[in-house]
Amino acid sequence: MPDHDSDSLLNRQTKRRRVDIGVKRTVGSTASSATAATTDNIARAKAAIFSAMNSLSSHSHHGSDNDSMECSVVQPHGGPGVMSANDSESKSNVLRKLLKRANSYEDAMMPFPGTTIISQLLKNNIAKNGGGPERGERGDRVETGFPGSGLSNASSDAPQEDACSNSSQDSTPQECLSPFGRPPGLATFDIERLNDEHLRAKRARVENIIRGMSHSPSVVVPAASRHERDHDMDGERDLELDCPPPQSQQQAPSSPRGGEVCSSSSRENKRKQRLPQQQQQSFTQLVCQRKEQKQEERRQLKLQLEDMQKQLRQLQEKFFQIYDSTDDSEHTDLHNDIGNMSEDSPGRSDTGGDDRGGDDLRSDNEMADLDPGHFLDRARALLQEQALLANSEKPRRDGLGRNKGQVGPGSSMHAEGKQLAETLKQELNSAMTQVVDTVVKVFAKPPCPTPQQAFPPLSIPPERFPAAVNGDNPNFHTANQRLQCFGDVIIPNPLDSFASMSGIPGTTNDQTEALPLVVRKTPSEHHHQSSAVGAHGGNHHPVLHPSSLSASMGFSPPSFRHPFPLPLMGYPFQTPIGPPTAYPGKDRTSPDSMDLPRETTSLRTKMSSGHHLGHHHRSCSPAHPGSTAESLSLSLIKSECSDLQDMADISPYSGSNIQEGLSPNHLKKAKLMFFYTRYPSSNMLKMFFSDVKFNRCITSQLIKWFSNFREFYYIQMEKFARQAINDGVTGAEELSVSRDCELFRALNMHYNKANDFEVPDRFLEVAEITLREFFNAIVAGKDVDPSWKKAIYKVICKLDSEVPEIFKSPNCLQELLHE
DNA sequence: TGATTGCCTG
DNA sequence: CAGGCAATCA
Repeated sequence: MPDHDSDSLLNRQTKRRRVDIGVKRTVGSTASSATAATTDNIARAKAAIFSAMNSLSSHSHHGSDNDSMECSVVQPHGGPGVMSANDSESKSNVLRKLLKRANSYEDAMMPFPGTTIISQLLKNNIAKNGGGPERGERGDRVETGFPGSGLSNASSDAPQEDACSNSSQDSTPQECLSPFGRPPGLATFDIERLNDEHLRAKRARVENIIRGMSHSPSVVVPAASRHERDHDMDGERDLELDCPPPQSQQQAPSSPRGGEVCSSSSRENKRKQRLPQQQQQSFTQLVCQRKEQKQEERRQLKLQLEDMQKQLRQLQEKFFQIYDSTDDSEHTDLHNDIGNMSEDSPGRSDTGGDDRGGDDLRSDNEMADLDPGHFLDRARALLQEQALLANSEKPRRDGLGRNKGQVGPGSSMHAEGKQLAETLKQELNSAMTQVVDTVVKVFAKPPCPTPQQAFPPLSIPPERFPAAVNGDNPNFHTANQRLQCFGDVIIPNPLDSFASMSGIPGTTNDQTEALPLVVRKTPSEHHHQSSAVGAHGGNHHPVLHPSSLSASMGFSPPSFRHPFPLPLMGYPFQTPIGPPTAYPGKDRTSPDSMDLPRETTSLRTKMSSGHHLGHHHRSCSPAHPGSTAESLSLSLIKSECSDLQDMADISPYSGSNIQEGLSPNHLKKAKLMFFYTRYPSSNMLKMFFSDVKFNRCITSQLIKWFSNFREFYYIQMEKFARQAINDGVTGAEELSVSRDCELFRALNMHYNKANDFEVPDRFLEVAEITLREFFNAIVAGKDVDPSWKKAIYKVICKLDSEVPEIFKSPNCLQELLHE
C-alpha cells in the first residue's frame, strides 16, 4: 500500500491525467452562445484593427499596413509626384492591399477596384513633377534637389533613407536629413508656403512621437533593401530583431513579391522563421548594435507608408471633392496650403494629389492636433484650385481628374454611377485613413504621467526628424510608457483619455470613428436580447460601453463616417510590449461597483502573458503563413476579441442591477452555494447570478471558482482520509464529519470564513461520504491508478442538492447573513 | 471545435 | 484564485 501521507506523490502520479469525471455537461448558456454567434463579424473587424494597431505599436513591420499606419503620421508632405512609375505601380498594389484590408472591416466591401485611379494619380503626379531631379529611379531618387520634395514628398524621403543607409549602416542619423530638416532655403518654391511655423511645429511633434514609437523595438532597415522597387511592399520588412547575424537581415522586404535586390529568397525564409521570435529578440536587439540598421529600415518603411498614405489622402480628398462639389464655390484660406503644392507641377490638374501629399502630411500632423473640419476645408480649397487648373488646362484623362472638374457641379462627372463607385472607394480609403490617424493619435497623445522621459539618445536617431527639435514633444514614449499610458488613461478613465487624445475640441472624427461599429453592433444585440436596451446604461463601465461612451462624448452617431469599431478601446488591450503594467487598476474603489474592471484586468493579463509581447499578425499577409508567433497571436487576438465582444454585449437581463463582472460578494455567494452544489451547471450559475451580465468570461470565471472549490474540497478529503489511515482507522464507518471535526473546520474556513452562514447538514453528509470514498479508495490501493479520483468524483457529483431559492436573489448575502 | 473538467503552477 | 494546459465529450 502506498504511503498515504504523500499526497503530493499521488498527485504527481495523476499528474496530467485526465480526470474528467464525465459529469454531464450542461450545454450552457444560451447567452454565451448567442454572443459568440454575433461576434464573428465584429471579431473579425476587431482583429483587423488590432493587427493594424499593433502594427503601429509593434515594431514588426509586416504588411503594408504598418507602413501606412506609420506614414500617416510621419508623412512629410510628400507629393506622389516624386514617385517613379514603378513606384506608382507598387504603391497602387500596396493601396490595394490596404483597401482589401479595409474591406475586411466591412464584409460587404469589395476589393478596391480603383487601382487605376491611384495609378493614374501617381502618373499624373509623376508627370507633374517629372522634371524634378528627384524623380529618377530608386537609386537615382536621391532627391538632390527638388526643393519642394524636401518638405512635401514622402517618397523623397525614401531615397534619402536609402542613401543614408547605404552610406552607413550605423545609421548616422545626421547624414540623412529628413525633409523637414532640410534647410528651408533649399526649397525655393513650396517651402515658403509650407513653412507655416505652426504646421511645422506640429509636424515635428508628431514625428517625434512616431519616432519614439517606432524606436522602442528598434528596427533598422538596411538601406540596400530600399532600392528595391518593392519598397512599397517591403514596407513591412521584418523587424528582424536578431542582431547576431552579420547580415542582420537586410531586411529584404518580407513582401511576397520578393523584389528585393539582395538574394531575397533565402533571406525571406530566414525571416519567416524568425518572426515568431521577434518579440523576444527585440529586447536583445536593444543591446545589439544592429539596432541602428533596423532603425534605418524602419525609416524606410515609414517612408513607404508615407507614400501610400499620401495616396490615400488623395483619394480621400477626391472623395471630399465629390462630396462637397456643390459647395466648391466657397474657398477657404486653406487654399494656400494646397496652392503651394499645386504650383509645383504645372500639369497637376487633377493631381491635386500632389498637393495633397503636402496637405496630407500636414493633415496628418494636424489631425493629431486639429479638427477634421480643417481638413475638410483644405480639401475644398484643393478642389477649387483643381477646378481652376482644369479650366486653364485641358481636362485630365484621369477618372479622378474628372471628378475634380467638379467645379461646376456635374460638369466633369460623366457618370453618376462612376462617382458613386468612386465615392465608395474613397470612403473606404478615408475610413482607413481615419483609423490610422486614430491610432496614431492614441500614440501621439501622451497621456502618460511622465511625459518627460526622454529616449535614450541612442534609440532616437535624429536624422530623420531634425525638426523634432522644435516639436512639442521632444520626448518619446517608450513602449512601456505607452503601455502605462494606456493603462492609466484609457482603461480607468476612457473619457479623459479620449479627450486628451484629440486636441480637437468640437469635432472628433477619430474618436467618432471607432464608435460607430460598436454602436452598430449593440443594436443587433438588442434585438437578440429582448429589450435590454435601456438597461445597460447604468452599470456599464464607460470604457467598454460604446453607447454610453458615445453619449458621454457627445458624438452623434450619424456624424460618424466610418464604421470601424473601437480601435481606441481595443488598443489598450493589445499593447504589445509590455506587460501589463498597463493596468494599475488604481482607481477601482469598490469591487462591487467596479466589476467590469475585473474583466478588464483579466483580459489584460491574458494579453500580457507570454506570446503577446509582440505584434500581432496581420491576417492579410500571406507572407508569414504559419509562424508560430502569429498563430498564437491570432488565437489570442481572437479570444480577446471575443472577450471584448462579450463585454460589449448587452445583458440579457434587463434588470438595472446587472453587473458586468463578478464581485467579491459573488465569490462569497458562490462559496456558500458550494455547500449545496459542487457541480453547478452553467445554466444554474446563470440563474443564481442573475445580477451579473453573463458572457464567456464570467461564465468561465464562475466555473473556475467552483472548480477551485472542488479542488480544495477534494484535497482536504484526501488529506484527511490519508490521515485517518495513518491514524489507524480501519473502517470507513469510523469516519464521520461533524461540525466539530477538523475537516469541517478546514472546509468551513475556506467556504465560510466569517462563519456567518449555517452550513447545511446535507453538506456534512456529503463530506462524510466523500471522505469515506477517499478512505476506501486509498485503502483499496486504488490510488495507484492515476485517475483513481475519477470514480469518487462521479459519486460526489450526484450528491448535489438544490440550492435554496434565496440564492437567486442578488441580495441573498444580506438576507442570508443577516438572519 | 467548443465546452467542461481537472491538474498544476504561481 | 487565476492562468495555462491537457483530456474528454458532444
